[in-house]
Amino acid sequence: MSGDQQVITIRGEQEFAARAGHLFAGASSEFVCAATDLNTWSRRDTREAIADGMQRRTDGPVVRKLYTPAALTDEEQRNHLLTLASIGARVRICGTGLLPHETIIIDRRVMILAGAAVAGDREFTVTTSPALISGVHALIEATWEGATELAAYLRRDPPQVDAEGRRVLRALGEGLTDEAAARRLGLSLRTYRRRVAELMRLLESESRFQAGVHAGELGLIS
Amino acid sequence: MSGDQQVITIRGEQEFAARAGHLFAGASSEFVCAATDLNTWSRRDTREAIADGMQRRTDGPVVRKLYTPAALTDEEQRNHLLTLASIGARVRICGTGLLPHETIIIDRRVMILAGAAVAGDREFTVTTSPALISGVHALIEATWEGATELAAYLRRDPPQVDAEGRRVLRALGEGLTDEAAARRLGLSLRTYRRRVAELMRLLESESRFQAGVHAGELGLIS
DNA sequence: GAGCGACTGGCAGCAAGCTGCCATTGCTCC
DNA sequence: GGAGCAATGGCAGCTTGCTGCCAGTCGCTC
Repeated sequence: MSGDQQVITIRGEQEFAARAGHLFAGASSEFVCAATDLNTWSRRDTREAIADGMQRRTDGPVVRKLYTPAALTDEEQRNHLLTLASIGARVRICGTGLLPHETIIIDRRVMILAGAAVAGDREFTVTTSPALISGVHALIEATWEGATELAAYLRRDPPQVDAEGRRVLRALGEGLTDEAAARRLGLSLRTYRRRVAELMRLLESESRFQAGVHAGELGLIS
Repeated sequence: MSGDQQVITIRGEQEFAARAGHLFAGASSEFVCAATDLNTWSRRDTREAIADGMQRRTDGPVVRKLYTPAALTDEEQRNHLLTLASIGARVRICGTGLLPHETIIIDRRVMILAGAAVAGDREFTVTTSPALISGVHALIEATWEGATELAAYLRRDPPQVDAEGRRVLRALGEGLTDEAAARRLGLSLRTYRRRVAELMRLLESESRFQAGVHAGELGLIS
């Protein structure tokens, strides 16, 4: 059994920036970051300094950033993410509300975990243990796969579908013909088709197939 | 800055079982495990011993196991997972092919990472660092949310759609009319519609709407 | 080359979906 | 009660989607 000095803990953002800031600039092949939102950096200047460092490099590393929808509630954060995306970073939003406060992996060699704030100061954990890093990297990869591209996520505004609309969607999802569906819902054929047309407008779909895809994406079927 | 003895590395399964085996039996509230498949334990007896330890306890911890589809290719592994599920463990399959070789978190207090085999022996990394554990736990949580319950996963057989089929599905997903889609794909209207009919049979759908839902569910659109 | 089978595409006819128009109904508000 | 409005449903005519039938093409085998 061997206990190696592979995990170091840093208290406070200031000390972190001083001791570990160079790691960010040193990223050469990959910079992966997973967090709930952008509030990790209480001091905006730190954040901007880092962002500046990244965007200046055209031949820089692949930058991937994974956030939860919480990062989109704030106008400023949303714009910041869009800016990041526009300068080449890949930004995705994952459906779940939980993500570590902030996990950063640089070139698969260094991992930084930001903990919760304790008495004003946050704790940063820096590790170079390959086992830990590859494990966490794979987990982020898996979450990344299941997440949605920022642009796609923003495109879909959750259309509000009332109870009847859902019944119509369910009928459609079961593959019923309009006639059968209308009968089941106690509507005339004309009205049923009106409902379908409304839903298609709501789902911004040009065909029923597309509407099916969109409805499924939005979880309106089950 | 402080470097604490929070990560220890163990070489070899035997030593691992001797030194860390008690951790498994000690799980009281939660036992989370994420891995590509069950081949992590080369010695089946180790695996069975652990499984035995778990299943004897009716008031035991919540057991959650997350695997990739690779765990289902082998008949034996599939049965093992079904057994686990039948005795109360929650088993899910996540879509991606990547997952750390094996990550185990016990009661959110101890984390074990199994690394790759080196010269026959595998390396196990055990840590109790709260920052690392909460970070990884949240990542697993996120992946878990996006994964599918074992039973549901087994129910759906993935229909194999060739490249052209995908192009057709993409055209449908864009809301093109048959005429426009056929033109784009360089097919006659008749042939295009034949393709669509085949796909609908494949997707077991009675309407295009339903086909859209199913195609979306199976990730055949993007 | 003849025969075969798989694939393709045109045609035709039917079924399904879409929508404009209008009459009817039920409601509120004056 | 009557005007105004929204929702409904019937009708008609159109577009789109669906499929059986047949003829043509290509590649393969004998």
